[in-house]
Amino acid sequence: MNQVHVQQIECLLVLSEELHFGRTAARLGYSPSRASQLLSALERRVGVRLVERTSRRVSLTRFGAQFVEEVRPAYENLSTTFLRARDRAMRGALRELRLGFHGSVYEQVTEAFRLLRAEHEVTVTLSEIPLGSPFSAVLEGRLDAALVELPVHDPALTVGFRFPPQEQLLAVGTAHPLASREGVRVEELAEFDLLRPVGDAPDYWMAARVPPTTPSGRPIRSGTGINTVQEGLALVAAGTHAMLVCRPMAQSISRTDVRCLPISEWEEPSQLGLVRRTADTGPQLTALAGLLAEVYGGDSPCYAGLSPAPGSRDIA
Amino acid sequence: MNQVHVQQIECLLVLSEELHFGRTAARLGYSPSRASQLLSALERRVGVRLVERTSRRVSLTRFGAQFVEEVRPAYENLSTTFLRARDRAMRGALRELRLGFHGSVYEQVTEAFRLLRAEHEVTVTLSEIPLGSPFSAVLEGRLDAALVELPVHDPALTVGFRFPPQEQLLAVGTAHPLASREGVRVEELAEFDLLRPVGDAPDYWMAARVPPTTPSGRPIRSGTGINTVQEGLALVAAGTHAMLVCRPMAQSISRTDVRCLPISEWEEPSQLGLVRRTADTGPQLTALAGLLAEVYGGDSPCYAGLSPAPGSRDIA
DNA sequence: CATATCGTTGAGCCTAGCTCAACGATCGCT
DNA sequence: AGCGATCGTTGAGCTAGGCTCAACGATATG
Repeated sequence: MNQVHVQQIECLLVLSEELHFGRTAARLGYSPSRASQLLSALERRVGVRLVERTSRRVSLTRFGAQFVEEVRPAYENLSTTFLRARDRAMRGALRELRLGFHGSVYEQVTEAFRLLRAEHEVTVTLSEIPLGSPFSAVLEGRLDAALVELPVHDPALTVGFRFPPQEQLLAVGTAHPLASREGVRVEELAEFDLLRPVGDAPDYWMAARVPPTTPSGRPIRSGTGINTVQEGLALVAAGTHAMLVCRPMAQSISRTDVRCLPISEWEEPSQLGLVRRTADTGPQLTALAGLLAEVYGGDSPCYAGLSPAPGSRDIA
Repeated sequence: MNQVHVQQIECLLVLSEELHFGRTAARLGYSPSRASQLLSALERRVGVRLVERTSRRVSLTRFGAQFVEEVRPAYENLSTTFLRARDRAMRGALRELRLGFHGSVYEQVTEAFRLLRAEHEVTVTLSEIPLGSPFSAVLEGRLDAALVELPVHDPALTVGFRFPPQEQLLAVGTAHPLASREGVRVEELAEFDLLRPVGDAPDYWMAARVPPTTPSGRPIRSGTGINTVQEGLALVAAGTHAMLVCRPMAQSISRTDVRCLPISEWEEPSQLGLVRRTADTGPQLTALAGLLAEVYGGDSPCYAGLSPAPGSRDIA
């Protein structure tokens, strides 16, 4: 009763363009009398005459013109908002995509987010997830996808995009026995205690983060657990711990008390992936995967993706 | 059918706050079943579930939350726009006030406009009106009021505010015989040709602009008509014409080829007024009159209003 | 397991949305 | 000046949608 009647407003807006009740009614799909009734009802509710009409000429009142001027943008705003939402609903799309990540988000990825926002009207919210629980937030529905290390062997989860594989380095503190070396052989890993993510990740994933043995079978110790990369780096810098990190991560470390050494004779790169629920077939994640492929140059993931700046501080 | 249903949106917005169909219905003033029907109708129209509900718990769907986030501001915008307009309509107020003026608008007046906008949500549009037709635009309804010289003797017109009366000066060009003088006696006016506004102003108004005779009865010539003050000043500067101007006007003249002389032995000040239609009893003009009175210091119009800067160039 | 709360559904009433036909006002034409 | 055409309005009347009520099913609490 006392609320805004969209129909009446529509009628007024069309009438303000047509200045003719017959055409207005035709455009809106009902009889001229209805247009007349709608408008007089609106005028009754507003309290003043909005349209001056004789049987020959229709014109807006001074107040009516100002009213139209005010109401039109507000109406169109609501209307398009509604239609846009309905459109998204029909496409099964969401306006906001919740993504999780480990450590840091690379520039190519934020570029893809920017494109996604521009081309698909999707905004991305980011939240860091515990290093040792890469999948639970996605599985529980708190996130739509996670940018985490592969592999994933879970029928409920699917990898939407595979990032270029990256060499793994060994991060050690400047006080560490290895700190003065230029590199380390993979068999030497058995002599140190590697930091290990803690969380509810499946065993195969944990084993991929910190191998239980060297290629020749010597056991690798990993007594200390960490929850985040920064936590790990703090331990590395402070004591005698060592930690495996991928090359882009090593490049992004800006502390002077940590060095990253290449590991020779080891061919097990780490690879990030965009992990989503298999059941979630929304188009935005597909779009994001496509944009990531685009950003990483061609749609075939390759090693060339993250070109490391020559002479950067990753090996010294 | 295919349009936005405000009722449904209202229901969703309230429900998103209450998360309870019973309370929602109570707040909106209908039965719980109606709330349920409205919401399912909205969901049918949008195409997806907006609210997840069991008989014990009501919560917004992910999409529903985003939808609410988008729609609420749009709805509130339309709603308040409508209510504001209705409020103005009931007060008989207009959002825009069309004013006319002669020559220039003084700072005190624009200050009053600023206050009017801030306190009464009324914007002012200004347009200059021909010097000789001060009333016709108002009488014809093209303007709401005019800031023009008094007097007005027309039952259809009313003076909403009287500005402080101002001394009149004689503007002459630097080549004029009087240019080297410090002042002029009123009887000397009979010796020159005064510029005269042309337009449809009533005779009594024209006579007040350019008196037909000096106080002692000697006729004053006024052969040349002008449409605007600037036109008059151009003629004054170029030739041997003279023109009567009020003190604030003289102060605002920035040309070096025109001088303004005080007229001794003459006590006929010019006075500006805010002239409106008597039939137009809208509150904004009353408000404007009040603000003008305020700006001009107290509500009793007095001569002290426009304090001329000492040593300003009005008399040389 | 009993009970209370709460959202949904379907039947039914009633208002409003809408159309149709008749009317009155205005303008152009002769 | 009179005629006809155009156009907005009004009131009668039909129908669909708005709304309520009562019954039902599901869920949490004791």
